[in-house]
Amino acid sequence: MNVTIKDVAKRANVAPSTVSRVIADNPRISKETKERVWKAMEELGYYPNAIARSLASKVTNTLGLIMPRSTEEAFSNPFFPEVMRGISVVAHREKYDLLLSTSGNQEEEKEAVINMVKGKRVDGIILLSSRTTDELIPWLRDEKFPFVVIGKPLDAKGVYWVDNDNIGASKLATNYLIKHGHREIAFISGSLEYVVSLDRLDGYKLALEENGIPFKRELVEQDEFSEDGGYRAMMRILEREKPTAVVVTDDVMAFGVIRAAIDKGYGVPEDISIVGFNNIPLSAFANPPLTTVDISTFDLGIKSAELLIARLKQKEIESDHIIVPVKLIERKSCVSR
Amino acid sequence: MNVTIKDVAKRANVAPSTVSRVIADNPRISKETKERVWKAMEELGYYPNAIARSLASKVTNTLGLIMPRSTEEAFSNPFFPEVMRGISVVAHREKYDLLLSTSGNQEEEKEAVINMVKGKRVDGIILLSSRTTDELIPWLRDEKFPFVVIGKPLDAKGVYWVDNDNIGASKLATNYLIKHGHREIAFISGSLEYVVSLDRLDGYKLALEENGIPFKRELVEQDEFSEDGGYRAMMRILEREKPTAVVVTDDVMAFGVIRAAIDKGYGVPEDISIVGFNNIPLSAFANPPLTTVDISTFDLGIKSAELLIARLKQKEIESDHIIVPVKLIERKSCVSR
DNA sequence: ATAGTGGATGCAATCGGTTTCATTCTAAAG
DNA sequence: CTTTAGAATGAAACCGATTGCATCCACTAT
Repeated sequence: MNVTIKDVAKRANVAPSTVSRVIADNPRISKETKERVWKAMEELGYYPNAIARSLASKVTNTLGLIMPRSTEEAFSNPFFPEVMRGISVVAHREKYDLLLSTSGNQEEEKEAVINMVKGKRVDGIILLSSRTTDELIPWLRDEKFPFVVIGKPLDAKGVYWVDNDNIGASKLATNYLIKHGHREIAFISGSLEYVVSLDRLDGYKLALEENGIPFKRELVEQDEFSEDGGYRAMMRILEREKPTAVVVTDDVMAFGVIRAAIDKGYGVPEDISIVGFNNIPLSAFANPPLTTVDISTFDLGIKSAELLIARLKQKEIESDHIIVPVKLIERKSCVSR
Repeated sequence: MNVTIKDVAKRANVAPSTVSRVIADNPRISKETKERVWKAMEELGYYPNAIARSLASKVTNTLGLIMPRSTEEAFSNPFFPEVMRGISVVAHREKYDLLLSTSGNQEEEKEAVINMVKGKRVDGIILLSSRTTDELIPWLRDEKFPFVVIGKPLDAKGVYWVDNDNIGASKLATNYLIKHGHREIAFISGSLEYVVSLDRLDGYKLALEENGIPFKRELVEQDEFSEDGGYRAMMRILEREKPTAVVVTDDVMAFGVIRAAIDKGYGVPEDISIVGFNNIPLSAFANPPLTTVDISTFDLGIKSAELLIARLKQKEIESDHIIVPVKLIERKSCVSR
């Protein structure tokens, strides 16, 4: 069997409780005793059992990460690794580990969260994106479990979240195209079940409106967050309309959009200008290099982890949400007309 | 307080041990009792405490993932998300969660592993890459803790691993260049502290030898696994040699190599041909599109998780290692001369 | 001399389960 | 009618820690 706290206690001639206090560096234990215990721990090669610790203390030093859709899909969009990178930096700094639940669909996702929360496996949770029909958010809120959402929830009351100003960002992208003389501007987004898609659609509409351009439902399409999804959405639009520019709310989708345009015989950017979102590494190398809205994905991760940990440590929190700034990166996928 | 197994027991008029057996669907419990207990669980909204469970049963249903270098760095090379994607598919299928430790350097990495193992937080571990000077591998082996390494360890005795045939892969890449008439072929790899770098260097040497081309130490450089690393390594080579082709053991580094070549006034592929490794998504879109060795990163993840879980479930295992095939993807970064 | 005080440590309950072994009960076997 | 086997369940120990409360001791204050 393994070395336990009792073995150490015996060897150091103290009670287990004393050993426990030495581990916690409790000031009520005398210097001499501490040293004796440390020595015993050393000699026995003792290492505390984290599980037992968590059970007794109700603290796990672990953050749960919930990915949208299947874990598999999530990892294939560079957005998620990048936001995880941000999270991992803060987690490391604050000495937290990360627990990834692996789920395949929305139902399993709920199951996974319940398992983490009720199973007491994590101290807090970060939801990597927010849906419109998310049952998780109200559930977690009602459970009073600490969590942070990346993406502003539809009903943000009582929930902590980190996001860009998506309406503004989408307006920015659309205005950029308008300023370059485009008026037939299509809009392609991921599923409207994600709040981010809705917000960006609103921003797009707002920009049109402010510039006196009528909104045309036929210029709007949605599909899944993938290259293929972008391809299909663009194909559908091109079958009925001839936009001169497209706002695509995800760079990966934008690659599909470009491919569709080319397959239909249009040149990018000569015939159709395209602006994407996220500024994934690939975008700079795409052909043509993609003009895109950089949403500071890494910072989204950093800030969400910081916000969650601040909550866990009961620190003073200025605001229940954090807005991460965006920036338009001009490359070669747009032309004036 | 939360609903525990005792509350359920009381409500169903049975002993806690009976409830425990019902949860495990033990056949020794009668149908009627089971139903009574299920009803009680339902009514009380009972959910088992995973931590307590793990403590008693010594099973966590969790796999530990150890990334090389800092977690932050790892996430910025698409290789790791992709291998994690593979792992997550299997983990999900087999109902395991994933615990990511966040470490910043080799020492913390060791600390993280000890924490996972001695802390009994995971059932098994996947090391996402193997170093030459890895203390972890012998340590885990001596602890008799179940683990799998991605990348053949230097001393593979008694350890389970999954890898490509890196020597063969590197020979493949080098031979490809030789067949296209190149003789001044440089070799750029990541740090030689990784076994994969050594193996690929060997493959490169072997290909030269078999074709009667003398090996020149001046044509070999190593640097860190990043775009900048590739850039610096290539710069160093170009300051003293003029290769007509380069084998680069990582696509991300290859982008840096291309940049360096161009900065020095060489055209790619006209003046210098380049073949990379990994076939990351970016490679197809690079300028020029990168000819590269596809190492089936996703499968590396799949196979390693499968191997580990087979070990955990004490299944018959045919071999202590799995070789995942590679394939050369021809694109536009190489020309004949 | 006695009570009061504070520091150092131990005792034992607790966290929420699992599992071994014992017990009870019923029904078949002798 | 007793013995026995087997099915169903319970009692209690255990997993490896943490923590509230009690205890002991040495000193100081009265």
